Amino acid sequence: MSVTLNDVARAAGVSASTVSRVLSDSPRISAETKERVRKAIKELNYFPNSVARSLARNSTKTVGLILNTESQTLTRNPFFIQAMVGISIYAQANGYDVMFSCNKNEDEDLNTAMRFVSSRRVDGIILFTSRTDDKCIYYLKRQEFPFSVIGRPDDTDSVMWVDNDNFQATYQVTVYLITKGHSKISFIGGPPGHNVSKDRFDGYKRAMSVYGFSISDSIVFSNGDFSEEFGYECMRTMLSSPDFNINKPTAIVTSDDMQALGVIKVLNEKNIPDIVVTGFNNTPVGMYHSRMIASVDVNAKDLGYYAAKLLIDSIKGEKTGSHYIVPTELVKKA
Amino acid sequence: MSVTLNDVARAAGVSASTVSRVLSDSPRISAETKERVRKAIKELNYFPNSVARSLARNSTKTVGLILNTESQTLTRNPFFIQAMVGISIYAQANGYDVMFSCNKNEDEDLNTAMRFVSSRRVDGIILFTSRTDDKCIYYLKRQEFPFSVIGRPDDTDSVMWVDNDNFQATYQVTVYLITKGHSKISFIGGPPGHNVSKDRFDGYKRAMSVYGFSISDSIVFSNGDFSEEFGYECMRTMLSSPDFNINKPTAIVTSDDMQALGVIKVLNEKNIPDIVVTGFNNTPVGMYHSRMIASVDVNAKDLGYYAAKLLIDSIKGEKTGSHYIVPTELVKKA
DNA sequence: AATTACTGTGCAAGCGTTTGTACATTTGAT
DNA sequence: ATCAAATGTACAAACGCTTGCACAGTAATT
Repeated sequence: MSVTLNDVARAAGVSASTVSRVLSDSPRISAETKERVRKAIKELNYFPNSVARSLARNSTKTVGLILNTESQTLTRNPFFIQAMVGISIYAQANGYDVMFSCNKNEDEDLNTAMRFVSSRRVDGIILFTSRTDDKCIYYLKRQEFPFSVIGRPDDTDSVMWVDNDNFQATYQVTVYLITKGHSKISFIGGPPGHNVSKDRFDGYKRAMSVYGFSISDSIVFSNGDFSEEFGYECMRTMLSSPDFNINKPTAIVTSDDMQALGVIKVLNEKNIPDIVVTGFNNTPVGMYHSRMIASVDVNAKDLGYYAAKLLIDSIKGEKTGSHYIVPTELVKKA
Repeated sequence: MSVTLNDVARAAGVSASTVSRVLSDSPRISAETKERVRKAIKELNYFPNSVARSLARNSTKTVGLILNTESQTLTRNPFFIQAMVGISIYAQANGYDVMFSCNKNEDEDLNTAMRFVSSRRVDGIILFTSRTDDKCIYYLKRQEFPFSVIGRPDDTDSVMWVDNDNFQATYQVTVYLITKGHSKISFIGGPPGHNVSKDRFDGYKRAMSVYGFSISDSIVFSNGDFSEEFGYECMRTMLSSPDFNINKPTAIVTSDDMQALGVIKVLNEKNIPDIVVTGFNNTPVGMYHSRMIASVDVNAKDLGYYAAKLLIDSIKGEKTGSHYIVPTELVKKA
């Protein structure tokens, strides 16, 4: 059907192995032969069959991405698609393709990982997760299969990973609010069991403590998720608290722009003017609300890019490091 | 290194071909033999090597996705990732994997398509585009390579595609506004050269004409893009028009929630209260603004799902149709 | 009892590459 | 002139699977 190595070999009057070596630019082939073979390749419009190549080389030149649709955040938060773009860019520049799979829960994540590994469908895997006790990480480590993680894993030593410095991000946000004169600052965190949640919480607590401000439990919500619903719910809870007037915050540090929008919705509904909010991810819409005075841009594309770089470099045998910290940027409203 | 068909064959005391036939559940193998072979497969924890399988079958069981990062819409509009989820779901349910590639412009799109086709890396391609005169479509048609398109192509007959009824979507939105008492209605459209833009524009024009309202050119913007910047710009242009007071709209039909946000930004800045806006894509944030009174949900996940279905079914030889129209849903603000 | 028709399994040839090794041929040194 | 080394190419065996065909063995038909 389509043109193969042998067709080229015949056309150029050499053997298949010679053509193969021309393709890999082997020094053992003379300049004239290379010339002749390349001409034949052009003329016949030959492209190597990647499947046959993968079989012979025992490498698919493909990385697999395991995504999770359990929470709505995959489709609502631009974080993921941005990271995917970053991954694709590094992969493509290095001759790799990217495969993805959307899974409904952790067990399906694991199944996909096992399928990828067992059927040798990919050379490495990128995980979009940082659960504590992540089953996929555990499995991949046991299999000694190459992988990298977006999000800091439990064991930061034996795993390649990229992440923001989430501690420093909320620390910085909180300090920013403090320098703006706020002292009653509320915090809304992310899902429990994720390191990102812990770090962001810790950064907030640290800033408050460094500046000598106390934190009242009634305005801190450390176990939720990144949804706007959770933001909404937290704000309503705060309002309905009996000691709200005593503890009323003037600013709220949230862990996601969606959360922040949920908070803002309540504030608008209840006509409460004097509370400002900060978010994460610097989504285009977040900054449209005048209450949202800052958002942390996590540079998702870079996170993806470096996750791909760690993985692919390591597959290639060019160990370039075991993790990257991608700087966040505090985007303040003009 | 890892366990192969031959290992299983040896363990079960049969030949490799028998094991292969057991895997495909061939009727030519007796029940007892199947039993024995399956036991060996379990015991050895054997998984078929997908690359070898692809080579022998001449099919990769993979579909390729060509994405374009030229405009920011890929990362800003949840449309794409939602469609990708839909694709992944149908693919996975049918034993296919999905590969994606992010490209910077139309030529890169084409390069990727050519690479996918020539190297036999995928069995089919899904295009996220509906440019008029699309180079990829032209190429894939000439190659007679299986593909489907999300977005209506020029030639609706010889190409498999899925799309919303964009004409009816804006028609419905416009009629909705009319029934709410609006008659001066402005329109902001999408990028030129895309069928989606034309259809949405036509739907708007039709509704206006059916209800006997005239359209003044100064409040219609049919050549732009889906960005919030463009929405912002259009609204400013309208405001600075000398005859704004005559033509001042009371409602604006936009082609994207981002555009709508751009419009709203201007309206808020200029403190213009009496103009409402409609959008597209029903993004979570869009509906937070009280001016945004409706948005068209395009059901992106279904678009992806059916694009994958068309493609994969056709690859399998089960021709199920040549296109799908996925219904939109007009989401009105409570 | 001999022929025919199944049934279940194995053999071996692919699928299109890569790569270790062998084999000519040329070159340079003796 | 002879031999060793260097150079350029071809051969053939992988890689792990699928599948057409052949071939036993058994069952059914005359």
